[in-house]
Amino acid sequence: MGEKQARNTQEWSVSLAKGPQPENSKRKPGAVGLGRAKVTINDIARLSGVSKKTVSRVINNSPQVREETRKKVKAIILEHGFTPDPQARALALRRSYLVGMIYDNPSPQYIVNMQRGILDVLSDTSYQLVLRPCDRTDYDFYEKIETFITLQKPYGVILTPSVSEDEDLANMLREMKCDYVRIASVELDKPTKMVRTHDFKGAAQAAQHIASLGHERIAHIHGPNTFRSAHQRRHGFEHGLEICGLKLAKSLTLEGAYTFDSGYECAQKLFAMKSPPTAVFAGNDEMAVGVYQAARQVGMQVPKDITIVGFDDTPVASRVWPPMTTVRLPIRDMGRAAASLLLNPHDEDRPENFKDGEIISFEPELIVRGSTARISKK
Amino acid sequence: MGEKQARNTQEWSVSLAKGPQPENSKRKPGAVGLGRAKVTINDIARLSGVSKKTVSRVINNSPQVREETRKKVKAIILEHGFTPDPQARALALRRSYLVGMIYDNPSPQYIVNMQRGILDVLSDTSYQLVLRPCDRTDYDFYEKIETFITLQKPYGVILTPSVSEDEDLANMLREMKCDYVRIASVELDKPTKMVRTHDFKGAAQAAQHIASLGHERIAHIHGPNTFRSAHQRRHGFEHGLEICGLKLAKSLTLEGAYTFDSGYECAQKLFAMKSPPTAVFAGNDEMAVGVYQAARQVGMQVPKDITIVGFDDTPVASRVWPPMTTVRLPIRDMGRAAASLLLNPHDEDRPENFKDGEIISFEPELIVRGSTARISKK
DNA sequence: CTGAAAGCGCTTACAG
DNA sequence: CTGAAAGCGCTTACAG
Repeated sequence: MGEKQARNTQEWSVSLAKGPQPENSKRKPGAVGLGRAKVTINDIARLSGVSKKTVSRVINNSPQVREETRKKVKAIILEHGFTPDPQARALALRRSYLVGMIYDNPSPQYIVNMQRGILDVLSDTSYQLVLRPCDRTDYDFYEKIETFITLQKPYGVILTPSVSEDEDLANMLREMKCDYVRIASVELDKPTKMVRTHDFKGAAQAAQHIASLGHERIAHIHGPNTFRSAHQRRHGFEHGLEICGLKLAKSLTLEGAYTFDSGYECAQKLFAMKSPPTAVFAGNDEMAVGVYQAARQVGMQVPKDITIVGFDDTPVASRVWPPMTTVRLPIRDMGRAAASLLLNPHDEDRPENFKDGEIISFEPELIVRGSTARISKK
Repeated sequence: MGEKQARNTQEWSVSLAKGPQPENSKRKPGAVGLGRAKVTINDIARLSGVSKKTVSRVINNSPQVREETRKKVKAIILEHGFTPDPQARALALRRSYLVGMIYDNPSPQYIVNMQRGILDVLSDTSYQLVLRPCDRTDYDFYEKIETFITLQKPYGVILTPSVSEDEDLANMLREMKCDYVRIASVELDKPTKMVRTHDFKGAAQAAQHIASLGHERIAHIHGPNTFRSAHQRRHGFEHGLEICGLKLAKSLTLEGAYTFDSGYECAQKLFAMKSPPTAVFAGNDEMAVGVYQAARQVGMQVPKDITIVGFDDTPVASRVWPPMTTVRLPIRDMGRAAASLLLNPHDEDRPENFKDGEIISFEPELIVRGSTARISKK
């Protein structure tokens, strides 16, 4: 049996001067000695007067090292700016320092924000973010991911909706012993393996807001049925309406694809009806912008003739005119949370605000802007 | 001296059945044997009755292998679905299979499109795309990238504007023997190391279009002076105006930051002038959308009161109302070109449409939509 | 054209 | 608490 070692979650960034620097100290390329890269565990071992294995123990924070030894080795490591070679570690550990982001969300804004959040955590570490877009309808969808995992042996992967909701995939990852964190709108895994958003609540807020403005003919364009978030948002919306004594009409509930074009097309159908809705809640901002477009094309003014609410609060929401009322999801924060969960699966390493054994979750917030107004009397 | 070997540009995707598949053949996870991953070069050597080294030669397309031997080994490789372990190769070669995308462009749409283009080429290969956002104003900007390169030893990196224009960085990469491809609006490297866009021409087209509509008080919000593209677009715009007998007024030329907010702020200044411009050419779409916003805030209608032209043709251009006239840059195609240049630096491997010794370049195209109109007589 | 040996920079068992 | 040996899966010299 091997000895017990603390999981290596500590980061070995190259020991560079940190913290604020005088203005004029901006380093020029080449200022750092080229020799630095060559320092290996052997050098450190020799210089510290210990074996490679002991250096390895220090690197990996093994408790099995005398405090004195540890200090000595750490000092040498710092002095020489040694960083273990990720490729060598990967080969020996059969696990690389890559963190995969597996996504199939069609909204570019969602993707970019998520990447930013993950990168916030990975930057200045040895971990690298690698991108893995995918398509659940591909015949070799599982195979491609399986190949990626077996070949690259990523440290872990982060899954965003809707691919995060695929139980077959989660099972496959588990079987392959690949760590993962799923981001989803429903509780579908243990707290150490997921970050949750309460889409249901957010949509309910949207409903209550719309209802409070006096609307009654209210439409909903939801996301694809293959997305749990689409269901959560729809049910939350229905729930919110019910509280206000309203009901979501079947004829005014259309399925979109979370894309601009689908939002546009669904809205065209809605506006062509004999008695069109006076308010539309779209399942995400992309589709909501499509609704704006369709409204303009038929001469309807937002919000005078039509009230529109989106979901996500991606940048586009505040760039359209009038600025869109939407439900904010802190996507970047979610990415950050997912990444730190992946790197620090143990409670003690977790940020303080996350309680033991509870799923890290984010509450959406209704952002009221200019696309919603009291229904105009006709 | 080592023997000569063809550079390994061929890809070793796991040998799965390719091509169209019957509808019902969608593989379930786990359908692929778990044993597959364990096949190593030793197994292949043993099964082929040759040495590891010969298998290695076959993998690396060395010409120093008898045709018969090569066929035999290739057959075994195919049969067992062997793919060389990227981590092991990385360790031996001191070069990983990671392709870094180094970017500081503030436009999310630009980033996502670029990523897509690069991924188009990398998918189904052993190469992985890793993200490296950066900030040229960081005091340790070079250091961070240097650390990334020495630690991860990427196969190569792709640089987008403006970081692509940093000569110190390019020199550093060269010294570090790190392959790179730069995407830029000016010719700043040899043909094998860059992909070029003719922003100058695109901006000139925009100018001629605006001039042809009778505008004379024309403003330009250009990108940051630290971006070569900003200069190219500005000079191209000036050039186009000159051809039409017009001149760009200094007082109507403002510097933005390629962001929505900066476009908005610059436009506010323009519209507050005693005699505001009747047309604005923004250096990119993000800023142009800011101009839309500012126009609306002061009650100006697009295009009746103000003509607006953007640059890039990112999705947002067709999502605003009215749809924006803009200069299209095929960003995804550029990403694709950059990636294949990096993986196939030799002419013979290059796509046919790229001639020998010439820089791969893309011509922008003016997309006329609804944000430009003939000047209204007052 | 082919192979046996040594090495890339780490870690895992095993022993003390 | 510490270390010598073997190994992760490849490739580079070198030799034939």
